Amino acid sequence: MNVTIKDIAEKAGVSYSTVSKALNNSSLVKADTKNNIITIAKKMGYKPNFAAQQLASKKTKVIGLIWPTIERVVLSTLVTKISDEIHKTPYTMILSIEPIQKSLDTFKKFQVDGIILFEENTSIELDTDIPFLSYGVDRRKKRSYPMIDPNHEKAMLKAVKYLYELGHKKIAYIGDLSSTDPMQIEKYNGFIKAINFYRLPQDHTSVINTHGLNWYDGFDAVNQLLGNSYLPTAILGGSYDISGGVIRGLKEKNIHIPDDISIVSYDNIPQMANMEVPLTCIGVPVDHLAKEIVRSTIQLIEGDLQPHQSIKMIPKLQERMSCSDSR
Amino acid sequence: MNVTIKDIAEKAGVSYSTVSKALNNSSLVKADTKNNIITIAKKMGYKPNFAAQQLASKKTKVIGLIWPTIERVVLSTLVTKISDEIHKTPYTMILSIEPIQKSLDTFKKFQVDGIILFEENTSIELDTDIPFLSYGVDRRKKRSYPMIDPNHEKAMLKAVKYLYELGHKKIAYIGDLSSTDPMQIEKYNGFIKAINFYRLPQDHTSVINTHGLNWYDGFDAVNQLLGNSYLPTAILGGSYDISGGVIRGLKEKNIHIPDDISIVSYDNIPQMANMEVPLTCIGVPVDHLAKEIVRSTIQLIEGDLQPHQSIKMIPKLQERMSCSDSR
DNA sequence: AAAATCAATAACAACGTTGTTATTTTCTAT
DNA sequence: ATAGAAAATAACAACGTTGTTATTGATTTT
Repeated sequence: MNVTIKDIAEKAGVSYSTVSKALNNSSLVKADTKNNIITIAKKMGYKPNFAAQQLASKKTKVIGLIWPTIERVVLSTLVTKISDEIHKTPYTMILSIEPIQKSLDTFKKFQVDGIILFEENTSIELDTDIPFLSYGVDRRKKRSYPMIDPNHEKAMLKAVKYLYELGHKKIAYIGDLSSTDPMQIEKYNGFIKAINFYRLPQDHTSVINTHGLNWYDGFDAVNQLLGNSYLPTAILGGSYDISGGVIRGLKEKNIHIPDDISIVSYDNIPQMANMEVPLTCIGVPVDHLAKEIVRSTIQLIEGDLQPHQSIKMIPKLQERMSCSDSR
Repeated sequence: MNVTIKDIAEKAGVSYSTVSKALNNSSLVKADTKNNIITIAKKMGYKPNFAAQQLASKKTKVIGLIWPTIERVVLSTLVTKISDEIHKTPYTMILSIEPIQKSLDTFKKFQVDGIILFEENTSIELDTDIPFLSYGVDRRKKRSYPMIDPNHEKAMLKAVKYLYELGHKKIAYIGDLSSTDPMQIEKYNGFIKAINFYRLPQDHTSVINTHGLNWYDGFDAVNQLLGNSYLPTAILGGSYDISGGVIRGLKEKNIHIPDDISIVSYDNIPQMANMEVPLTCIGVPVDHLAKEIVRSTIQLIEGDLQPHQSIKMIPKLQERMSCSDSR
């Protein structure tokens, strides 16, 4: 049987309520006794009974993360970072990979204090009174929950600006336009807006639809791109994996980066530095994203964040060696 | 506030202990009253308080899955299937992606009834009295926990047998030999054993080390393979992703499957059917694997499985259109 | 030196279940 | 009809905490 506060109380010669207070560092108990109790507790290997705490306090210090589409890997780096980040706080994270409604049931059962939702397609209204926060594209409908938005539009603007200022006029976008995933749509829209903003000639702007976010989708896209009558001087890749395929495809055709063509990729993750060609990339650094998501969730739980508040993150361009001056 | 059994008791005009029994379908309460109570409970939207149940019964009906390396995607299909499978039972699954020791702490806190461990490298002794089961290569050291082993050796034997009987004598293995992952090592060992078993000439047997399990590792491997003085008539791909890269690499070189070369891939997952060339594959079907893992875990929890018992699964060859007769 | 104040600790009632024991009701056999 | 057994229900003590209220003992105030 496990050690309980009553066992500690006996050993310390105090009442168990005093032990409870001592272990919760209450100011109601004298420093001496407090230390004594804590020492004894440690010595006895005391581990609080979570169920009992939960029953008495109605709090769990647990955050649930709903990630219904685990097989879509793009987000695994972010999820891992969020997990790390949460475990720096007094909170614990549990992950559910079931469909949203089922995940919700699970988390209701566990009485988690807060929920992070990786919303893929629908912007459902979650039927729950557990505070929750969503990561995704803020479509600014009337919402009753906060969102963290990686601000794809701004990202694309910065990327195009960067290329534009290097003198590039013929820029291609390679990304997935076929999906209903708001993130992908938003990237594309952002690209088009940026092209217009910098008054780049439409007929020199090509867009390749990869119909997917995988490595080989990017690879295939290169062939399509080369089928066109002219070559762009720069490519904007829609995701880490797509860009990976693209650089491999270019290598296959003996097109050299950055001498023959420049490339910027969406997704600001450290892995970008370890690619065959370390890629200049754009996007909110994944660490920032994770930190902000966790910070906001905890704020939300603790009542310091308005539920309708929504945060657009600031994308950063991380320069590497994949772009050259085109003038 | 939530509905409790006391609320139901009041409404039904019985004592709350009767309600508890009724809701647990005890034979100690008359069918009439039972039905009445259940109806009322439903009407009132009763949801049992998990913490209270846990505190009183010491059981959670929760299974924890430890998957420390989420970013290695090979297993995500299996994890998803396991989740589905568990949710067909009265159990719930939660997933932890932290390092093993931290995951264990979390699961101890939650008092899960059982743990499934996706062991990657080390075969650690988990310091816990929670029953747990491991998925991986059974090295048959003295173990105190059961293992589910996908039996790579047998799989490779079956794959080579299949190719051998089609008349293939020159078979190449393309897989990751650089990692310390026992699964990869076991695949390679199995391949070599099979080659010896069928007395295939060593000097016609090539092995390409991909140094990784990704799509592009397989792609690269094709170039290496073609660098060799001769071409094999059949390839055994070490994983889904590797094989994906291989078939793309072959296509690039205008080598046709199955006319010019045959290919069998490890990993028996449904996705194999949707590849550019639907691949004949070998391995324990992922559904079987998931079912068995869940079945065994629950058996273990409920005391019907000996802790040292270990299960070698039966790999199946799934024939598709990627191999041709070579005689 | 008695009264009032304060600090420290103890006592105890929650929290919402389960499971055991005690009591009441209903049925059976005479 | 009535004792005795069986079935149905009620009562109540756990489970291990937290948080509120009560008690004690020491310190200050008058």
